[in-house]
Amino acid sequence: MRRLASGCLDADIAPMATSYNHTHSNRTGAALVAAAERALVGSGEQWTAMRAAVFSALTSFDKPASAYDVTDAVSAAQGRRVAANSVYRILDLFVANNVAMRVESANAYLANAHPDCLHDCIFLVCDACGKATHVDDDQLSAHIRETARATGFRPEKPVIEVRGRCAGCD
Amino acid sequence: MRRLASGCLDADIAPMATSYNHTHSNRTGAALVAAAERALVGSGEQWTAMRAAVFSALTSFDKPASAYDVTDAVSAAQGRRVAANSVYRILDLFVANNVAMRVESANAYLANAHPDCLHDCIFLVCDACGKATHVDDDQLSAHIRETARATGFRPEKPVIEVRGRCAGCD
DNA sequence: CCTCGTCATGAGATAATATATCGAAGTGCT
DNA sequence: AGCACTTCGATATATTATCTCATGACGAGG
Repeated sequence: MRRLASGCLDADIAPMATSYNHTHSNRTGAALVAAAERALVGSGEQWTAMRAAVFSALTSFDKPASAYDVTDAVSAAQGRRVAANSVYRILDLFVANNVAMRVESANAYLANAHPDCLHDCIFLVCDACGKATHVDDDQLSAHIRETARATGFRPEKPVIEVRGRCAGCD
Repeated sequence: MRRLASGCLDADIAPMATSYNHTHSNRTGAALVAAAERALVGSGEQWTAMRAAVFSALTSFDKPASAYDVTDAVSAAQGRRVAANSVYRILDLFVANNVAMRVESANAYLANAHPDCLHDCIFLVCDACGKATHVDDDQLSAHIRETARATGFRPEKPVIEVRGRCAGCD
């Protein structure tokens, strides 16, 4: 079982961190794919053509994409119809390895630009445009885990999402 | 638009409140139904036989129930097949009026024992037995809303759920 | 080289969750 | 009763997710 990262070091990009929060400069394109590949291979998983295609499709969206959106995108890119269940399998694998994240309240997936960096992440999901921004606040998530433990519950995976309106749609 | 309740007063049952958290004594059966009816009627909605049946079915589960679980329960109780879309409509109405709550990460619904009492609620969802416990922590939810606002986001409805193991299943 | 085991994917079906449309029936009001 | 409005049913369909079994790719060990 992997542990929560206490800090968030990034070999190639300097993070802007405060004591509780931080944001990352965004990786794009090739660097992002390379990071994902490293993360999967580092966990003993294969980086196959299909997985690369799914990840690449995922990064092509500017908002959380449903598994079927991804399926369509991969199908288009490959010039053949790929099976939804294959895409689901791969998305599940990505989520398990922190290469992608699932937005529960939207039944949708996002590529994770920082697979090496483990957080209980917070999504701000705009009900107007559908975009989601990803925020980390380790103090907040620690508080949530603590609140859960206080009732005798053993927290495994907090789901913290805020529905509302983003700055652009407000 | 209704506002968050600052306190949580309860005419017939004394709440056990701390400064930030509180739990409620549980209403059961008739008192619970009566509270739900009062809440809906108070919002100018009708309390029909069908709505009573759906609410009653909802309270018959000891864990969050899917819309189809509820449909089956209502169908059994009525001795006829009720349509899923009717149940969805009513569940949506209940959620909109705080008479029921939806657990997003489980695609399931729970009766709310305290419709008069508005919180950003937190669910601790057990991955083993499926039961969910409902916790309120107004300080925590205020923090989440504040974190969202700090990025220019206008929070409408936080979704705070923790997946893990409950005390009994740990 | 061959065979076996393992893993990844495909094919197809099906399950589970959710919504759309439209008409009939019920309810409240005058 | 007549009207406006809401609720519900019937039916279809859309969307999201999983199951099962077959096939193919690939390395380990003979």
